[in-house]
Amino acid sequence: MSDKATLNRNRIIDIANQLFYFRGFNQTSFTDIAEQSAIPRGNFYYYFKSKDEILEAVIEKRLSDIRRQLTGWDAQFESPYERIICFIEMTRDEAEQLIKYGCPMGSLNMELGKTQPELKKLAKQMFDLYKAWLAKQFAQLRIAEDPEDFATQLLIRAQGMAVLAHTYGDRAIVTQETARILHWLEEFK
Amino acid sequence: MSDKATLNRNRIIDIANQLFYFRGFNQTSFTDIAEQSAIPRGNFYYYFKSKDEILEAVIEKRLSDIRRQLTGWDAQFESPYERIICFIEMTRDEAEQLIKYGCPMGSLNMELGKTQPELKKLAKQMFDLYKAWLAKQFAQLRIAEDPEDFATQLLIRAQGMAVLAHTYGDRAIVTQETARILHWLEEFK
DNA sequence: GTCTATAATTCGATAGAC
DNA sequence: GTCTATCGAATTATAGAC
Repeated sequence: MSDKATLNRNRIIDIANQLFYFRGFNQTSFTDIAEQSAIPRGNFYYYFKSKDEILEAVIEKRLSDIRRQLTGWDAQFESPYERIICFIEMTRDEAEQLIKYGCPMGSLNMELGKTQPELKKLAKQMFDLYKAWLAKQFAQLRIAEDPEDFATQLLIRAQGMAVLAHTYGDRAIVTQETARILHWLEEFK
Repeated sequence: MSDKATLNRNRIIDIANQLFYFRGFNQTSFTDIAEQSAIPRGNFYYYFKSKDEILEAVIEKRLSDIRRQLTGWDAQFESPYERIICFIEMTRDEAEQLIKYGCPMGSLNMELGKTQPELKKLAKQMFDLYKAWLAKQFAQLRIAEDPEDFATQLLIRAQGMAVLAHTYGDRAIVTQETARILHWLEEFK
């Protein structure tokens, strides 16, 4: 594939990545992606076999972004406690988008889980990455209980926060719940 | 409207209520509702002006169901603590469906919030009912802090539980998180 | 009130010129 | 590789017979 072609392919993935988050997968049409990317609808089938294949590429991109993010946090901080804080601060930094569109992982899994189980399996992998990484950090903390369970607890609170913040369009829900989570984590400092 | 007509109208609402939960609003077609209700597609426009109006009727039905449920719990139990337990036990009783389709309130609000803000306003009312009722119960408990904040905390945990249980298709997430919530509430017994 | 037929539009996907 | 034109299926919604 030529440089230009690779560029176009990545452009489609980037625009689709945004629109699948903002509008949802099923509510995003080829026309939507074509308009924002300035690439004609018909050309999509030179780069991808189907709409599902675009989503697969989008999820792969998200997975690689998450891996890079987690590796970055590992490099930036030595203590598992500080690393977990990174995760909480991420949700606080993304508050504006969480309120507008919910969590990109959570909303995609909910949408796909209803009618597209095969695609949901791929979307679930995003959760797997965060969960495994969080469990690893909790394992390194001196706590007797199951580290995987702590990871699940943290994900539950982050996802619940996203749903309520989006439903009520209320930033206070994000600030209050992140503060509560940070307070809960302090006992492991 | 005749008895037969009212019966048909309610039948459409009931089937649509189920399908909007199982498949999502936008992924449910008139054909889907027609097949399951044995009412021809064209007749829908005798009872409703549009698909949006069917959703409005579905949400109104859900709101009235919730009101009846909350009134029932109020009548059944005198202590606010026991009433709050009813809410937790409801989510545990609905575990099977939570795993398959997520929370009916949460998933609908997430879907509509992306592209149909006007309809989301209606769906949000379901949260309002539970939140106000929970806040009222917490207010009657002897706790110094803000009762509305406690209601939000409980909704956050229930919604997060639903998202993760659905994503992982795991019943243990429901049993473990409901147990944790019950343990958290015990200090208010 | 009930039903069939169909309009009008949009969707994902394809064909073929250049 | 790039683009236009268009297909067939599905969608919501309407018209009109009975």
